[in-house]
Amino acid sequence: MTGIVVNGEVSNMTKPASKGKGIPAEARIRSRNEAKILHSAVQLFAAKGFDGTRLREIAEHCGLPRANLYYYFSSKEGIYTTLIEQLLARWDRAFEHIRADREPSRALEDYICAKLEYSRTHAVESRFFANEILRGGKFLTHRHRSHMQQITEQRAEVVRGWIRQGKLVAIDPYHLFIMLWSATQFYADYGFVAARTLDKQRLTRKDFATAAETIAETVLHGCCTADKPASCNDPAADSSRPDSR
Amino acid sequence: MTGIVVNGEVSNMTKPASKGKGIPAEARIRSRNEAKILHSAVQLFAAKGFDGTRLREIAEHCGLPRANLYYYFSSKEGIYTTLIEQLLARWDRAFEHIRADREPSRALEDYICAKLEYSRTHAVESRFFANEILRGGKFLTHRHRSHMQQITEQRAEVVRGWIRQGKLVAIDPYHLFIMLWSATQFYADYGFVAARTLDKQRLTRKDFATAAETIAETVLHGCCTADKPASCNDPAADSSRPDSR
DNA sequence: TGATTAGTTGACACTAATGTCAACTTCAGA
DNA sequence: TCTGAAGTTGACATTAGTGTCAACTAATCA
Repeated sequence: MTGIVVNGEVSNMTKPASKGKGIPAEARIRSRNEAKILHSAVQLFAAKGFDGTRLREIAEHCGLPRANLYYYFSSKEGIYTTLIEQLLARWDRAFEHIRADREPSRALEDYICAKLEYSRTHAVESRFFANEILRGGKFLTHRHRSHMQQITEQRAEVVRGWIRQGKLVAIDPYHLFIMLWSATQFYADYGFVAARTLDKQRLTRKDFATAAETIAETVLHGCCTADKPASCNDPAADSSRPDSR
Repeated sequence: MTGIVVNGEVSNMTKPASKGKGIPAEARIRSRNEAKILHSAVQLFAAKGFDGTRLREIAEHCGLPRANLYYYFSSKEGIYTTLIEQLLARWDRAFEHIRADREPSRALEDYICAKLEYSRTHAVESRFFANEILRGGKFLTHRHRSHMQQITEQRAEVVRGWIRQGKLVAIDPYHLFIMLWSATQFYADYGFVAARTLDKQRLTRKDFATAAETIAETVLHGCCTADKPASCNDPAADSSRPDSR
């Protein structure tokens, strides 16, 4: 599931939308169908990229006639950019565990667990993003790019603070983020390879738990000056832990 | 550069090929043009995937008329599978540093450096492979898959040996490989994101050196029981170090 | 119930993709 | 320089892609 689908499409059609009429409390046809389309689209874009995906395939996948897609979205690009918007809105969440007021070992561990949980439950969205990156981020606007950069910079400063306090060994924050990001991302993007490596058809919940343990133990022991972390499944962690879903 | 291009195409055309004639020592037209085509193809496939790449684009990119491509390859799929073959032939090399007779810290460090060097110099091939994986490895045969698995298994056994000898902490070899693989792979596949993260247009040689240092220090300190590793650029390493090119 | 808006859909125009072919040029050896 | 093989290429057939449109049905409200 793509979750709550925001109506992000900036349509070029003439639609009064709010003409004073009462909104029928019942499931709006528009939002239901837009969600259907986006849900099908993200899966196909994730596997075959923008150029490789046919509108006919999306239509077949979600059981609507192809022409109907043009009623809801102005073009293939319209569908794609709507998905990009949705995805980028979530970019921040990945980093929300990295806060100055937390112990680095706990914060990094929670980050790893949350990111892995996202890889497990949102593998499709993750692959969609990977595909966009592989093609050089052609659909990412300047706004998207600077947003990503700004968030990263904020969190890098938190890491630098930890280092100044002697809580973390001197490490390049950006390369640390890349290491954590890539390790957790891998289980979604390369899920196929990961499963083959582990000699399985599909990755199980347990595989993700082992992954979390391995990454956390290695990275945290490798760069934290304090004690070892607890397990991700240990509810006795510090402070508030935002839900990854 | 794609390097040495093997004539891997199993063509369905009638071509005697070796009819007793002496092979003209001079640059063979066939191999030159096949190389041209493959070199252009890998770049386009890397960016847009199999379905997203048009044969016309490949033809334009390498300056040959489209019809000429069909003289050298039976189809688009023929070009693609030739590239897959070439790539998989190199799969083994990534692991050649992981040998039982080496110290794990040295071996893992060399692996990291070699893999990053590959990401730096062969980013296109790396992205081509990533694209294939994202689409679920549709073009990987059973032979490819079991080959990958077999090589991985061999090297996992080496890691288990190191753990038995107390040279490495108890760690899941597969997840260790995934961690190393993903961190190094990232700089090729997500080069765009990595560059943005580091606030640059393109990754420099120095960025790769810092990446190597960060990954090596973190991972090796995190899982090796012995001392810290030397730098990748330090020529005073142990034994033979196969060239990554 | 009748008018208005929202949503559906087959058909169409247009462009472009793949793969084939036959006629052509170039090359290599006798 | 002649000949057969290798290599080149414009044109073609076929299929499929995107986006538009007008006519249709369903929903909503006065």
